[in-house]
Formats: sequence, structure tokens, C-alpha cells
Amino acid sequence: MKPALKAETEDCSYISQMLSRVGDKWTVLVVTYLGEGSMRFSELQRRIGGISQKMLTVTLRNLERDGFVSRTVEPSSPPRVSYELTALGHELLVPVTGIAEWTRANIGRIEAARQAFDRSQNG
Amino acid sequence: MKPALKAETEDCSYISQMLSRVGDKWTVLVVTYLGEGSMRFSELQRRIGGISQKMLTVTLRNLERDGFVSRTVEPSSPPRVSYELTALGHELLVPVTGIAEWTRANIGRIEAARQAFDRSQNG
DNA sequence: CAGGATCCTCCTAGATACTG
DNA sequence: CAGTATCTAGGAGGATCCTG
Repeated sequence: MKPALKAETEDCSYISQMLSRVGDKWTVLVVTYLGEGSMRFSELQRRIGGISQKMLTVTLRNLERDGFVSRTVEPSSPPRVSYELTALGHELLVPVTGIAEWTRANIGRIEAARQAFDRSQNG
Repeated sequence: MKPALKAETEDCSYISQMLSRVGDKWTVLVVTYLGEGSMRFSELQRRIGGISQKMLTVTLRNLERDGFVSRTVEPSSPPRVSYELTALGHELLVPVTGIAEWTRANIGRIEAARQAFDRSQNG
């Protein structure tokens, strides 16, 4: 039996990974769009706009590996590959939405702080 | 009066900034330590461990600019500079803790998904 | 259509040296 | 002590070419 410290250290590693993941450039955007329902690769790319094939592929692979997204291939020609959120993926939206809503509610305070800070630096 | 779309687009920019901020390597760690109370630069660096002077400086400046941290200088020699969370900084801990707790609660499901994914890739 | 493989570029972050 | 300035390496992300 490992001491509690070990377990908490491991937890921190996972927490850090998740914060980093949701903080990357595309993950939250992809998850948000998939929150509307199942979607194909090209449709996702078109709707997001500005994401390269490579980054969409990488982002989806990461999400699939962690169990947030499921990938379905219809064996046809040309192939149709669709993605959708798993239950875990939908649940992830809850805490992420928490930060988003907190930010939206506090934009005014943040912006005021920035302007005050920038003024104090220039003056 | 701007249309709603404009406002939402601007919100997304802020939300993206905040997600990116809390997703960077040191911000959450610094905020968490400062959550315990006011702390000096060197104490913060020693307790966090592994963070360079430069990155601690940059992280603190960003937090200060956004109004999450306040900086106090005692004019002495050598100078004593201490940092503490503002009210806004303490409030930020709430949604961030939300993601952290969600992650901690779901580590098992994530880890299981990863192992299943990795097995399916190798086999 | 979906995505693998490359190449390239920029930014982040770390190391180091210096200052008030 | 608490920074600033400079240099550099590594990784994230974009552009492009190619394939089943």
C-alpha cells in the first residue's frame, strides 16, 4: 500500500495533464462542436474553420485515447468517419463550462485590471 | 449597439485566453500556493520547486495584470516583495478546483480508456 | 474523404549572466 | 532579494504532398 502522498502526486500529474489539454488551442472548440451531436471529419473542420487537417487529427486522437470521443468508420468508398462525444466527454463539458461561465461573468473585472495595470506601467 | 454575435465572439476570445492561461505550466500551481496566503518571491520559488526565476516572474506578472494577484513592495534593502491573491484570484480558484476535482474523480475512467486505446493500436 | 508523413516556423520556457 | 536581458533548444502548430 502506497502512502497518500504518492497518490496525490499522481493525481496532480493527471490534473495538470487535463488542464493543459483543455488549455490547448483546439480541444475545447472540438468538444464544444461535438457537443451538438455526431459529426464527420470534414464537417468538423469546415465548421471550426482555421484548423489544419493535422491538428484536427491530433486533437481527435488525443480525445479518443482519453475516452472523450468515439470514432466510427463506415466501410464505404470514400470512407465516412464520424466522431461523437462519449458519456465521459459530455461530462467533461460541465467543469469546462464552469470556467467559461466564470470568465464571461468576470470579463469586466479582468479588463479593468488590465487597463489599470497597463496605465501604471506606462505612466 | 453591437449585435449579440460580436459580443459572443469577444467573450470567446477571453474564455480562450483564460483556458490557455490556466492550462499553462505554472499558473495554477502559483495560484494554489498563494491560496494559502501572502508569500514572498523567493519563498514561492522554493516551495514550488523546479520553476525558474524568469518563469515565476512572468507568471506573476500575468496574474497581476489580470487582477488575480497583488504585489506589495516594502522599500528596504534588500527589498521584500510579497504576493497575495486578490478577491478575484480567490474566486478563480473555484472553477479551477472544479476541473481538478472532476479529473480526480474520473482518473480511473480516463486511464482505462487509454489502456484500451493503446492495446487496440498495438494489437 | 480521411489522414499519414514531412518539412518548416514560431513561440515557449529554461539556462545563464548581470543589476539596483 | 528580486528581478531584467539575452541566448538557445524543444515542441506546438501550420503548409504541403501523398495514399487507401
